[in-house]
Amino acid sequence: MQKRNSRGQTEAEFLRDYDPGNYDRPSVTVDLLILGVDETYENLKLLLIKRRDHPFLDCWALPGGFVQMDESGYQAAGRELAEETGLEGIYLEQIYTFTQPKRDPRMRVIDIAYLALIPVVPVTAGDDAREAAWFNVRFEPDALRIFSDDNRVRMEYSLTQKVFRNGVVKYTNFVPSCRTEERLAFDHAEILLEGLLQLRSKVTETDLAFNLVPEAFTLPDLQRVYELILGKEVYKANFRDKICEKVEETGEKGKSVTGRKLSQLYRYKFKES
Amino acid sequence: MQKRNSRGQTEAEFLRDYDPGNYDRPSVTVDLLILGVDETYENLKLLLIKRRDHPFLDCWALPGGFVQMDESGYQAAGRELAEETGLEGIYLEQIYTFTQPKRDPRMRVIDIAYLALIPVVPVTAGDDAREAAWFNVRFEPDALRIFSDDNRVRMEYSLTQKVFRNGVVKYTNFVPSCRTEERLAFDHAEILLEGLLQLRSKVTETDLAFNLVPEAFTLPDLQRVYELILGKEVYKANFRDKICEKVEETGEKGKSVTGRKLSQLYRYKFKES
DNA sequence: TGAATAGTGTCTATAAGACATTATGGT
DNA sequence: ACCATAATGTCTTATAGACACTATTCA
Repeated sequence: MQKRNSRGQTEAEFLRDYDPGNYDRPSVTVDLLILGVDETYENLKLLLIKRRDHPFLDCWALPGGFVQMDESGYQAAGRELAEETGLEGIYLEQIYTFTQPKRDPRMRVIDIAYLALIPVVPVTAGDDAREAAWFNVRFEPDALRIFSDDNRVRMEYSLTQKVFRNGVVKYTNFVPSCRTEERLAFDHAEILLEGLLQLRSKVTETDLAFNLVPEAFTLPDLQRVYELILGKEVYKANFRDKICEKVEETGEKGKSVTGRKLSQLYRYKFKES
Repeated sequence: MQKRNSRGQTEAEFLRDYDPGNYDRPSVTVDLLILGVDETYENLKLLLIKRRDHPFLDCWALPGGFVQMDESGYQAAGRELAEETGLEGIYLEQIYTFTQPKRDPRMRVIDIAYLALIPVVPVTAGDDAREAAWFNVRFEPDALRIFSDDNRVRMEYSLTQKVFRNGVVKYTNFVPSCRTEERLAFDHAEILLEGLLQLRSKVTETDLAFNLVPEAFTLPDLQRVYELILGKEVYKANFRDKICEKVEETGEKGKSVTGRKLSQLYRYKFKES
């Protein structure tokens, strides 16, 4: 009943004798786009680490690491995130896989990028042994800015629209080019851009924004999170109309961070579609 | 002026002495979701190949292959597509990267899935040395069907909605489970499902559908392509209102495949947004 | 009590959805 | 001449966007 291949092997025999060969294989890494919102709800925050060796010595880079042989990419991303922040059970999503052969000058590295959204950030990192720090991110129509609170580190990319072809169709895409001396390591600016674009396009049609606020939140604060991600003002009345089906009142009142009046507290409510 | 690392090396020295180490590395492959439309515009078509060895001996599978050390994933996908179909300059897009450690019982394989859309299919494959054949695909609300024209090969997956958690939020997703004896190899049903979902969500907001029709086409035919992808009827008047900005008349008239009257021929026109 | 902001009501513009009618080509 | 279908017109409904107003709370 067991199927046999052209050499007469069963599957068990085949697997027992299987030799994966001694080919060159690329290294596979995950990189993490760890985004949050600061306590004042004024900035989108990005966690970067400072490289201590070549290549891109002293450059800021996305945290990441190798995918181990017994873990999925998602698990690897979760492990790296926990190592970096101590947080678990965090929103994680695969963004894109970056495969350019020369993206790392040391060796061939294929990099799976993940987006992590962590709740309102205690911006205490930065005095880590392995230097890590939270940066502010501004994604504006024609520029992408990454800068520290004191503005001592500033990276700025201009975004130009370029037309690409794919098959018979064309489309326009942003291309980042650095115009400051400091820059992100490797192709990490492209990863950041891709992540921010996906975040923007998904925030209105999914519930992902709730990962950026505490369990109980006010609607003005939640609205502010949407505005930070979308990069534009949101109309209060329209926002409340649409968000009401995803939240429920806690019954309590609390102070908004963005305002100075008491406001109704809400919690996230999953709505089966 | 050159930066030196903690061992006093310049970047050139560092790279010269760099040893990537002898760690286990996963194999990296690309798999291709090659979709087209048949000459009668009645079916969405998927190109599959028949496996001739374990594992999944005699199962139908997505075509694919290893990513070489000097090519990007996109290039690897293009190369495999050309090998399989002889076509070049085809629409190709990265869908998702599948990383489950046990997805291939032979060894650790990380698989980057690509979607290819090829113009109206000459369904002459199938008598290839390496057995390849075009299958019909039906993506219906609660089932995913893959079957040959003569219905001698039939694979059917029921789609159940399942709730997943990610961070603090929840969402529902389709999960395919096979209910026929024949099934796709590996996790290829999941890849197909993911590809079809992305195709559906992108077809109305991008120009991708034009990859599935010839250079000159009638609007009834183009509309039929949208209906095949969306899996539902489209209103003619509304369709024409929206599509008109993306096309221009050729001045010629031609017969639609889907009708039997002469109809105005159009060609794709890129519209800068 | 006044300024600021929480919360609500309503109007408009645009897009999605549905159907009816006219025009044209094939047999 | 008639049928099928190409092509267009118009109506309804839903959603996005914008602004104005009332209510509440803090100083």
